[in-house]
Amino acid sequence: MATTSPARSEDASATTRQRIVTATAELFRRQGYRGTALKDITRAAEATTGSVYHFFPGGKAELARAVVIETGVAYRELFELIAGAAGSAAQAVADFFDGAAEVLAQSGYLDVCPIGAVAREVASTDDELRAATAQVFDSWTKAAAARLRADGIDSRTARELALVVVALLEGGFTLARAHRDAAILRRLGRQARSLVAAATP
Amino acid sequence: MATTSPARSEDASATTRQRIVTATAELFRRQGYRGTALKDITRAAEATTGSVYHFFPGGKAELARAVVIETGVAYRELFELIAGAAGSAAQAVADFFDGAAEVLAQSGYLDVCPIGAVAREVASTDDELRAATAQVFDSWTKAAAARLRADGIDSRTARELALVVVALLEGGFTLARAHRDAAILRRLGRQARSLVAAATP
DNA sequence: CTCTCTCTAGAACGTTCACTCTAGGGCGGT
DNA sequence: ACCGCCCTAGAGTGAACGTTCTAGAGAGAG
Repeated sequence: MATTSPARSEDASATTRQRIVTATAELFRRQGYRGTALKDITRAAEATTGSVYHFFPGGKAELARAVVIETGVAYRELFELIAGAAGSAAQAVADFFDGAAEVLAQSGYLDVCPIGAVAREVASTDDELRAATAQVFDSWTKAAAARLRADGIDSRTARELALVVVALLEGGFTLARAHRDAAILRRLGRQARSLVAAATP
Repeated sequence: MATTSPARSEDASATTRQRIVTATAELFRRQGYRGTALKDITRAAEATTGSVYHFFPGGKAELARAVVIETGVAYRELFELIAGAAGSAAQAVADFFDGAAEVLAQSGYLDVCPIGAVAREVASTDDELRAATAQVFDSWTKAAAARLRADGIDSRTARELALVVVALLEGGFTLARAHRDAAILRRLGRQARSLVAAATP
């Protein structure tokens, strides 16, 4: 089964820029945007302050934007991979929730989604970063809606249902992490599955 | 119609402790736990450092715990108020989402829920605070399940559906705030409503 | 070899942070 | 009047923050 984490572990052979982005994404999952110091990032990525500011002249905010956008794309691709392999849209949704639950438990209850973690923190204080998170959520919703339409669900229903799925996912991350209980994500996945199944003609 | 915000505005006649908690809750809604400095709190509450540490000797972490617990109780009571007034569980859920949407828009897209805002930030770094958020979410889920059972929904279904409702709410806050669009909460509310209606005998 | 350009290195800077500590205001009891 | 106690007041402290800046390593071109 495919894992629901696109994050690669630190790889000394990766480019410095890639190591910085990957390490930052993982730190955001643990302690969010403001909880992550640049020093944490340079230590985890085995990079220096100079390198960070070379690749991201705008500093921490620009780096965060890159993390949000690149992680967002990776998750969408992962969903499309799972969606393509699943026999139905309902099964695709269930698979994705189960994969997320597994990642959550295996990582010791780090946040599964660095984008959602950042989104609430900065929505009122960094408008560019807020817009980046919104764009990512929108791309996910559109990808999910496309998979629902592929099963014959009408366009309008697909759009509303896709929004529900993404909201359930993000809300599920909040609840599962607070309770330190991955089963919550699996329970929500089952509900999402039957919701989609009921709408499938 | 009842508003979905239990937060009172600053009132010079309120006790110092109450002013501190209220101001902190509002600051958490804007900028989260780590984004809120003690200086912000003393300024907003018109209190001094000495007062804060008098009432909350454990500092910022203890104050945050009080905010989470007290705000959590207030929201649960608000839900029960709305749930009691509504003609059905489905209507109660719809009313609550609509109220939340209104608060979101009227506040200029501050977060509606300081608890959810804090939960993701601190889940991996402050276990007491994490446990407090989990307890609040649990009390909400139980309150929602009780209202569903009151409409004749069987116990197990009520429990699962209540979890879905709370997850949709928290996920909805994340999405609506990122998009700066209260309509998202209303759309999710309509979906939640028909979900509950479909389960009602 | 030398020149050039990209990237690395990390000390230094000024700001802001949570928190501590000493001092004093003001009210209720006697 | 006086005392005791609860609360307010805010300057001070050391640590940690994001960012800047100067210096140099290393590879490729000529």
